Amino acid sequence: MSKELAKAYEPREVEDRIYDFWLSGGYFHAEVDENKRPYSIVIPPPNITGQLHMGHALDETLQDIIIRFRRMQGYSTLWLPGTDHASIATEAKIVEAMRGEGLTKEEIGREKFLERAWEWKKKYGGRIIEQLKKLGSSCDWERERFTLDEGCSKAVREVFVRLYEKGLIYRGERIINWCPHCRTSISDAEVEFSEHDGHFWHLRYPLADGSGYVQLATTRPETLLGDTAVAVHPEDERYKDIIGKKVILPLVGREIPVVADTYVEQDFGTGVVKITPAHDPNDFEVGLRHDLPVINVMDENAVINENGGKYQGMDRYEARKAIVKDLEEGGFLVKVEPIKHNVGSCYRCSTTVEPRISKQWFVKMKPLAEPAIQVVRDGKVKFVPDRFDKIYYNWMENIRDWCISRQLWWGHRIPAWYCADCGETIVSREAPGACPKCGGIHLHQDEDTLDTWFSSALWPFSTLSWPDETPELKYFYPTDTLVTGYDIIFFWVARMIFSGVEHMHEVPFHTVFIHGLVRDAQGRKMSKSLGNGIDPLEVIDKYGADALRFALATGNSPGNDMRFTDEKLESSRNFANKIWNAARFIHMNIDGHDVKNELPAELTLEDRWIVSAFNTVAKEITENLEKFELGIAVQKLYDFLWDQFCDWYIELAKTRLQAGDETSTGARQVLVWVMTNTLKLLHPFMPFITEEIWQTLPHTGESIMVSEYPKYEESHCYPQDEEEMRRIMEAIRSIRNRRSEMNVPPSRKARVYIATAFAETFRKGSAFISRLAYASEVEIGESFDLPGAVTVVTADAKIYIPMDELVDKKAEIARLSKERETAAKQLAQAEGKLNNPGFMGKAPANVVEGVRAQAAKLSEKIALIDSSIQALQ
RNA sequence: GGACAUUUAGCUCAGCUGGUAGAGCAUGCGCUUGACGUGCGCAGGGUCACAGGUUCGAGUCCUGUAAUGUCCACCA
Repeated sequence: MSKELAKAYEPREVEDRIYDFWLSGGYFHAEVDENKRPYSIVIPPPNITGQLHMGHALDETLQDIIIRFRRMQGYSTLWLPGTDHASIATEAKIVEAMRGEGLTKEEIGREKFLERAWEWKKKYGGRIIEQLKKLGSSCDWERERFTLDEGCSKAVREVFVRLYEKGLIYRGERIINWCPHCRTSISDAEVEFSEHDGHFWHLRYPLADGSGYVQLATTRPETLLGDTAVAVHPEDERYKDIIGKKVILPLVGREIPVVADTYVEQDFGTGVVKITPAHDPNDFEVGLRHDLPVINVMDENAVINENGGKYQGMDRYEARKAIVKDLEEGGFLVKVEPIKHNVGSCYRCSTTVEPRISKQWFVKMKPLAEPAIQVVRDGKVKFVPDRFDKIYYNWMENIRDWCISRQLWWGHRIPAWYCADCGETIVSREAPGACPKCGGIHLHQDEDTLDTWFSSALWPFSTLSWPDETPELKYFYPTDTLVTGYDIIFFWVARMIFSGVEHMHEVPFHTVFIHGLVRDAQGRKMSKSLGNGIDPLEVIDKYGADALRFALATGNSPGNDMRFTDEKLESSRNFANKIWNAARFIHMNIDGHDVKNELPAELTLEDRWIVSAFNTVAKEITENLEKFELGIAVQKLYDFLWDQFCDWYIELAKTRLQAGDETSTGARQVLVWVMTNTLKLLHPFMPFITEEIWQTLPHTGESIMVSEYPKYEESHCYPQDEEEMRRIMEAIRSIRNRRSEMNVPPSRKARVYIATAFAETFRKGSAFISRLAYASEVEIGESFDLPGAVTVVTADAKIYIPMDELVDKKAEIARLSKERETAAKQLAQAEGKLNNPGFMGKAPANVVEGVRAQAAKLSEKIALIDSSIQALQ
């Protein structure tokens, strides 16, 4: 880079080249290094079917910021990448693609289907990985994993067998959530509830002894086919004498009992409930308590089966219509009410879920949940922000057994075999040759696969080669931080915690850094159906990856959603350009000189000021990053670089640089030193531009990404100089302000007289006042007699600018009077405090001192203003 | 039904453990200032949702209210 280069930063010319440079340098690769402390993050593995969206971009950006920061701090950092096979989502896509060819998965069979799936993985699995690289993600690509690879599969089988042997995995007929479209069971977490308009059908069931009817209501009349009881509350006086009697199920004619169960609410509806154990989770429980028969009336397509009599073959909604019609004709329908009620649907395809009895595999959750709750209570796992603790506890404490079997082919096949000869179930890490019970060889493996989340739950250790005890596993586990959105706390985070505690006897990570959703400019969720999604790749192409990352980090507050706007992107792009131009300026001034990247022995006032300011910002940003306050860190970097360094220090330095004498050497060194160190602070956020510039400036080391993150240095604190610069800067600002008010262009220079008690300070600053406050000459003294000059009063000085012809005396007096008024108001406030015995007695000394100093300055200022007004009059 | 979050300048949001309200964008005025107009300088604009309370002092802590949003539960 040199001064001939483009005026504006061109990310497209830089990013791919820099990324290749990092890859070839091997900087992303992590090794076990006993001389360093480990720091590890496992990526939330994106689906192989996925395309990079803003949610990923945010998640990856946050992780990369953290991992780059820790790497520069000297940790041996591992960011372990990979992808998820996403059984249900991927299988759905493949099935859909096959439909285009007129094929179903049953037609081609399991083996051929899986061949297609692996081809799919080969074709698309790498796509999202390439997209992650565009963001600048510093993952250790040599350790990339896939949830269905050999190692992860081994871990899955190991866990399954262990849990089975411990009695924590069992198979049984239970009521589960069934998706008739995906034709598989899904877990409770995979059901989404939303409010629908429905109907409430009030029905009469005749008593078998002919003594009358019971009246009840239902939202799902078709389930009547599977009713095996009606229930009332045991203490309900209205129904005391029918408990134990029978009713005749309308249309079906079956006699079913009236049972008493406290599950029934007396004041809801009529206080009578129909019980369908096969198609309602609560009814299932009632059925268990009263030993009721379970009649499943629907098949896997939610079509009425052979138990449905004349309704067999109808789908559940057709059957509903037919049954309502028949009920009405039979005189069983009393009335129909409209009702709003919540209906569960499949989180993948949105089809209404059908609760259905089915034989499935389950994980017994209570014994796993308890220790998983404890590790959070003990602070071994911390949520950031910590309010997510509650959500986690609430879920874990009320958790039900986890249905883990899926009627899908793409996934980890359940390692259970059934003996055709004796019926034995064999759960084993490897396919058994013969039945251990009867010696039979007619074994058949369970057809089902495991919930995708079963394998993701093991991700923090399965990716580190567990169950093998490798040095990597020992060194990098537990991982340090997990970065993810609040939307998958239940699906993933909670399950990783209990899995880690159970199998590793150690939490999977110490911190869970939760972020929110990226919303569009109107605050709406980005979604395919709304078409309001913003493609991160297009953004990168237009603005650059650094601008995208910076925009995503700006205003980021843990756990909160954020809006993504073009303004934010433009502002970030402009910031990158600002950095670029600061670098260009430095080059214009150092090229051709031999400039060392170190602070000179002799520092000037402004040097000490910027060094001190840098020192403060380095300290604060490190603290912010350690506390995951990335948005705050971004803000401080932006302010420091733009406002302090560019708008002030560079402008101040020009005085020496343009003098061209030996004093300019010091300025060059300070410019280079502050700039390169600021680039380091900024590098985790904007990796590309910082590397590109850092390489062209004097530096030691191969890459900024493996340089040392700046640390707070006691020796770089110059509070005295900061105070002096503050005085000078205030004077400059005040003069500019006055000139601007009077519309004096910068080209119109004027003499400036400064009457001050800090003559020494202002003497040091007089060149700056000339340059930045457009003074032709600066005179400093104790007082001046310049009636009629424009007067500017700061806390430390009274400044005269003789521009008589520009002064409107009346306006000037009015302005000064107004200024006096506000000063007097502030003074009164301060004095109020000082006269308040409560304040004086209880406020800390430094606060009291501050107020006292302020009061003194104010009364001085008022005196100065008064004398100015007098002079004008 | 329960829980949580948000409410601060026209817009988007900062404001950590309480000490006289900030930024970006937008607006207005001025500027060919030898890095940058994707820029520079200056300005205007806020009873910090509302009502109480704690405190010498509250945007910040406590209680309640309202609006908005999210999650959990699922009474058929």
